[in-house]
Amino acid sequence: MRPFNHPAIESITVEGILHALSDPERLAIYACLLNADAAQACTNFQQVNDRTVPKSTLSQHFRVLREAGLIRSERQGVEMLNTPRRAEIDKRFPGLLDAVIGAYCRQSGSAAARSKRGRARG
Amino acid sequence: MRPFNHPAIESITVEGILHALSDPERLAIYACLLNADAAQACTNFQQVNDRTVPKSTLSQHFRVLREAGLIRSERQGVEMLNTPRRAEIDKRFPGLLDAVIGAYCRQSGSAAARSKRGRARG
DNA sequence: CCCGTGGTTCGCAACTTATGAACTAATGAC
DNA sequence: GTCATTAGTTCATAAGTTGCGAACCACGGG
Repeated sequence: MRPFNHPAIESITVEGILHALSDPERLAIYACLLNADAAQACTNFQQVNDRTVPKSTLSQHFRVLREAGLIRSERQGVEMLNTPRRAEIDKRFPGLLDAVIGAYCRQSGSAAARSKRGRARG
Repeated sequence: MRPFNHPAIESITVEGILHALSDPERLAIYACLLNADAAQACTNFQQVNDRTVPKSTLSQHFRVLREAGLIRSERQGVEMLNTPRRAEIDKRFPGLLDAVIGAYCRQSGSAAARSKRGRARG
């Protein structure tokens, strides 16, 4: 099954990217991947948004990200290492990833702030 | 049924926006709405991406856009007039709409160019 | 070889989406 | 007022997608 087929850069679509990132877990995972400075194995995401994600589900999430062209996955020993295809996508759709991730950070940043204030008050 | 409930700006989510715009027809419709300089009725979109969209489907598309917070719909006489909630969204998620629509234009621009070249050659 | 770890695939239940048919709402003609 | 027309919503259901446990596959080590 292995050598995954990653889509060629020119067949990556905006709709595909938006769909892949419209799932809260995938968006959280991708934000994390973009933020990381090394490739990440799936295992590192068994916990997402305070929820334990079953591994079959995680595997699907990575498949969707891969097929949307958002990441590149390579087996390294027993693990699957995932890296965002950032430079390629930035070239094809300049500013798209920045804007999406920026919006996501804004949103989750303010949510975190709200619940922090809530705890402090309560 | 009418006075639609549009979500408050602070309850609009990135995921919701991405989901709404991850459908090719909705993305095309929304790009058009942003581009128009007046509110548009649903009827103006019975033809999208070279396909005739059934009106029940169109109605759903507009509902999804509305519930994602992307548009505001108001009945004007016999029509429903739709306007993008651009300023509000730009404030909450600066650059997001620009990036998405920019990417969409890039993509459909180059697709159009390709098929034009194709016709010219053939 | 077998075992453990990390992922994928299968199969099915639960959910979502698309769309024709039936309905509602506003407007205009009479 | 009624009737017709136009614009859009809702309902029902068929088709498609997603989530996830169970079973499976692949690599590395003993």
